[in-house]
Amino acid sequence: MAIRIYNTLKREKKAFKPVKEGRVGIYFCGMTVQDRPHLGHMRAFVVGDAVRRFFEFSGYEVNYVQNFTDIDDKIIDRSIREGTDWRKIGERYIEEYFRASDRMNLKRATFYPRATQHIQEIIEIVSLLEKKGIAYEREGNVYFDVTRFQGYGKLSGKKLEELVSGARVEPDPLKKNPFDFALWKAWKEGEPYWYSPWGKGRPGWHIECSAMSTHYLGQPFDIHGGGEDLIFPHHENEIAQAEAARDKPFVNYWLHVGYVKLAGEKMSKSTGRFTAIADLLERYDPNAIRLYLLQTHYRSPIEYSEENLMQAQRAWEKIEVFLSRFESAEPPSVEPPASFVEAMEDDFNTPRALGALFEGMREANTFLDAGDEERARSTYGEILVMLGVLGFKPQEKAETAIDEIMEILLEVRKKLREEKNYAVADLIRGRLQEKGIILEDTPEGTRWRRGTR
RNA sequence: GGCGGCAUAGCCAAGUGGCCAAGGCGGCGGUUUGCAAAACCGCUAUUCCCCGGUUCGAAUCCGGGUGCCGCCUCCA
Repeated sequence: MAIRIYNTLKREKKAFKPVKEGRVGIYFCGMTVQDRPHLGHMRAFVVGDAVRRFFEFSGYEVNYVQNFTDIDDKIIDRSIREGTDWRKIGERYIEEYFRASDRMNLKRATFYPRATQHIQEIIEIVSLLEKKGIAYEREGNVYFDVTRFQGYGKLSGKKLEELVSGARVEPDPLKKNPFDFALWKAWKEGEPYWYSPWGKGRPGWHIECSAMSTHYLGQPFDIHGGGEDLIFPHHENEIAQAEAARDKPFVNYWLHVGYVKLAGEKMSKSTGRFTAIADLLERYDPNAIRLYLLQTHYRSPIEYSEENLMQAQRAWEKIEVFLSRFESAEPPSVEPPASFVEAMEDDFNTPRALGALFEGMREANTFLDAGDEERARSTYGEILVMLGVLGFKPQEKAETAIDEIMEILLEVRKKLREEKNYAVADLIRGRLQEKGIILEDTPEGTRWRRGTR
């Protein structure tokens, strides 16, 4: 069976066909680096990561491109407000992004292009649009004439007339039509600039993605992803720019990730209502956060709440406990169960895939309890593959002083238990639990782990 | 005002015409244990927001209603 993807443009789920057999080009809209990365960003990127890993698992060679838009109005605003160089603002949040990305075990993209490093490609596509009479220059600004692109609105399902009637945009006297958007913005005192055929200036918002995605992946390319909030105007405008400039389709599959909501409303940078991923990582295991994000299908909204995160944290601990039972076992090379693969092939249905994973755990435990080590190990191998495809990475236990101390403590406690001094043995266990260390007495001896209970 | 989405157990969440409505968290009972923990077994939605309709049969399709959310402005 083939991978089926829901395409926002067609509003249907369809079997994936790559532009080039055996390869897939994915452009995932990254951040405009004007503020800290939050849980909403992370949701989109975790989904992108799982999609990418599943393609790789399915035998595709994946070219994964994720941009940083490092020049725009908000970055300039912030730079002026803080009195910091605009480049430093971008660097700050890009660094924070990579720290979070690594802790979340997001596989590194093939390329991380930045708008400011592709000014040349941007100028080329704007020039092309101007030559064709689709873009026009006004006082050093270049605008895209939306009436010159037939398909305008096809992604977001909007019609130009409807947009105009419900317009909330400030009428700009330089624009022919209020929905024309800036491809190039003329320089203003105190702002960064690059030289262009239209004088000093800088790129508008949407153009960098049209320029960079096709630069790295060709046109058309396979999959363009991002948060749902990018559908309009960002992705709509990307389509207009790329297709009008080159008279060929831009993207074959549009994949959009649902919102993370905060107290019933959308989490958003612009309102300041967001939960920074770095703050969350201080309180939760990155795998628990990933589990929390993947237990809902990517197109449905997720409600942010500490309780839901706690549930995911517990579920993740269940997985860790499971893995610790097999620590010494050499995992065999196996295929994951069909139910898992089918779930993922069906528009990346990670909740169903996780169902298969948990069922596998139960089976493996049952085999192990029954003494059927061979089947237990084989099922354990399947679990490892599934965890890997979904991008989970159990924390490696670093050998530290605490291990040595625990060893001594467990030895002493063993003596106490042999002497049936349960009161003191239980005291040790109870006090350790208060500090987040759980003891488990098994017939083979006592294990310890970090956990909430 | 225009367009779109969602409503499934205490909580999270799959399921889009037909075996007992996946799975996770929580709870209850049991096996096991010195007691716990972990693990396993059983129970925890006779019913899928409400009202009609189509059908032999619907959570799933159609019509109406209610509630919540999103986009139309910067946003993953």
